[in-house]
Amino acid sequence: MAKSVANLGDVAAAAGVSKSTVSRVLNNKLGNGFAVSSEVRERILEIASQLRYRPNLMARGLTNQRTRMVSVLGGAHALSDMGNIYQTVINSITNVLDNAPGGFDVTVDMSQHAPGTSELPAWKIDGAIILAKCTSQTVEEIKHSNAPYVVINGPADSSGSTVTPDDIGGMEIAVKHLVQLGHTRIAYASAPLSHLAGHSSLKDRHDTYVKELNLRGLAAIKGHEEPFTSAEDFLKSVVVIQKATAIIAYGHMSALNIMQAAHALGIAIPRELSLIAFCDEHAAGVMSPGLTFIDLGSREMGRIAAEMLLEKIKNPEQAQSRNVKIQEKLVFRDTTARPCR
Amino acid sequence: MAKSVANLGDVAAAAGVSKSTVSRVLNNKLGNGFAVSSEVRERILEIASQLRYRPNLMARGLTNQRTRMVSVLGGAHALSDMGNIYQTVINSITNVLDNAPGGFDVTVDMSQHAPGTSELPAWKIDGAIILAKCTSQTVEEIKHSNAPYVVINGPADSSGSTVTPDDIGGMEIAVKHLVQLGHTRIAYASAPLSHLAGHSSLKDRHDTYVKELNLRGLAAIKGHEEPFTSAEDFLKSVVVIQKATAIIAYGHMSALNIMQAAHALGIAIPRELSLIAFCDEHAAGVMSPGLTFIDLGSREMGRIAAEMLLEKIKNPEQAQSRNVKIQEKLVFRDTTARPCR
DNA sequence: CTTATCATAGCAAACGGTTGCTAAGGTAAT
DNA sequence: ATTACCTTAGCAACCGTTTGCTATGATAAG
Repeated sequence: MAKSVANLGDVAAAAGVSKSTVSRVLNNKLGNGFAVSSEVRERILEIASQLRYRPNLMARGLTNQRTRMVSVLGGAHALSDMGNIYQTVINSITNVLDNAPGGFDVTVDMSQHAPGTSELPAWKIDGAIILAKCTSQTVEEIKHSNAPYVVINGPADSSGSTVTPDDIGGMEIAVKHLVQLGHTRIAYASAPLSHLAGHSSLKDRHDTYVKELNLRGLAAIKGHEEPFTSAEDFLKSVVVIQKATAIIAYGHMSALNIMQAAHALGIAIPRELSLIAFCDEHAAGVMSPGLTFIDLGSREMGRIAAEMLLEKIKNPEQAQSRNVKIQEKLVFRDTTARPCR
Repeated sequence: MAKSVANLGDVAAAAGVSKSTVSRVLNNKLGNGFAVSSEVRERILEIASQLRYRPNLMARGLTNQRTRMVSVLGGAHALSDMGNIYQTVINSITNVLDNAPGGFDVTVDMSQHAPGTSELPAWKIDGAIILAKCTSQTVEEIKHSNAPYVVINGPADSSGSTVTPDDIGGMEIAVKHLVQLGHTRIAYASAPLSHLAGHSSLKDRHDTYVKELNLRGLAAIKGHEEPFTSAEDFLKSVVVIQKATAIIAYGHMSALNIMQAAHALGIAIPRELSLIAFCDEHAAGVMSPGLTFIDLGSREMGRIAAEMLLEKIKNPEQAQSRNVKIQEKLVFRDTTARPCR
């Protein structure tokens, strides 16, 4: 058998002291009736690094019941549409947690779990951040394991906090922007089928679109009620036939498709058609011409979720669950303009 | 304090048997001088699920020295350019490992580690898959921890296996494709600065581009030796001034930028300019017109890496380290065509 | 009736750390 | 010389499982 890994006992033996002394030195657990001579201390440190000692966290976790392990559930969402907000969210979460005092180990669960099986890692975790949604079974399991959790862009019951973008406010801003530019025929390109089916953002954005147009006495353009399929067909119906001058797209993928189809059909953006979509700067950044978009604030969502989780981990008793709404913001760039006469 | 989690002892007490009996029943460790009456067995199973018993894997790992935990290192790469191959790779890895007998817990490490700190999770892992690269320090640590590892698209020493796309072969195919179409003025758009600086794919693709053109007596188009910055400037220099009729792009992001810049400059693709890029179907799928690309085989890379790792985990002594090259393939779609006169 | 065998189940050690408590030796104060 | 206290460090229990070995009673075989 190859060389095996050094453990506390090995270090202790090599240094000629007891395991407890090594443990206390390495963890700097002085005081409280304990002290070491600096000579012994140096020796232990020296030998430990020489032996490449790394504490076995399983053993450690066994006694102190904490793993410093935080799990991001639902990371598979980040691998679906390219450039979706979960990539930014994960980035942001790890940023915060990496720099948190104490040092957490952030692991992202990328598995697409078979229905019925547990989504929770088999490991004991100190906390979880859930992306978009997980089964109610999983929520039950997390609650039962006593780990605090935060849901990003999805629902939770009273035991968990949530961070959600304000899709209603975002759509209001989008409509207002287009109306102020002078548009009266505004279409909505919804999400493709199966895209997080049943997610609140689908309903919120759609319903608000209808409501805001109504409020202003404008007619909704037909097509908003169906899932988005062919961009070319959509443009033919909405722009060519129904004479829409602006489109609000559910997400950046719809927007990308629409831009490409518009190009193919010879529809100039933004001269003949204004386009605006819900996404974040990461996705919008690669579109050309520069996409006018409703920024979902994904970076902020990740940051706030991570901070709320840290708070809950720090004092599990006090920290309350909160439901935070992230305000969506208009980023006005090159795909929206006044309608041409 | 809230309800705490049930452990083996709780189950044993509730069932009126000993811990060892519960353990053996739950793990189906019958035989070998042990058996239970089906009555006791049923009771234990019943109570365990009632109490929502989940074995504490730290305790378990402590005794049997295996964690069934596999770590993907360098997941942060997947969050850089949208649509990069590592997203597909991770997807593919988790797919294989999820369905592996025994059930592994795949965790993806998304942290961007400060230089000098360990990239290895503090946890004892059964194996690791490294994306693109990690510090030599990390490799040392993995080796020293006795865990098998596989590097995808990066170097390893004799202790680790590698899975690498054959960039030289890929570039040969790309050049050959364009030449066969009739192109003689073929440009190369390299990677933007800092994009995995020093990675072998940079050198391999570039050098092979030069070599293949030389071989055919064709002149390289100026611009191939510099990092890619502005697509518009690049097109002006390469297409407008140097009269290139085809471009081979290092990656899908360069290609996307070029397509957009071409559109802005009124250069028709593929009529006036053929474009081909290195990427995978995931990224190419969203481009329009359909991008002709050199498929890096990211799905296969992930699959093979995961399978090789499983093999090494299963029998650590026998399984040898291997270096597998993945053949790159041409996918001929709508952005390449014969040059116009 | 004794002995072997089988079915059933528990004891206790081990895994690698952490930590409350105790112990040994030295020094200072009384 | 006794007491008190500080410094330095070790003992041993404990965390929750797994597992080799042992124990008990019953049944079958001789």
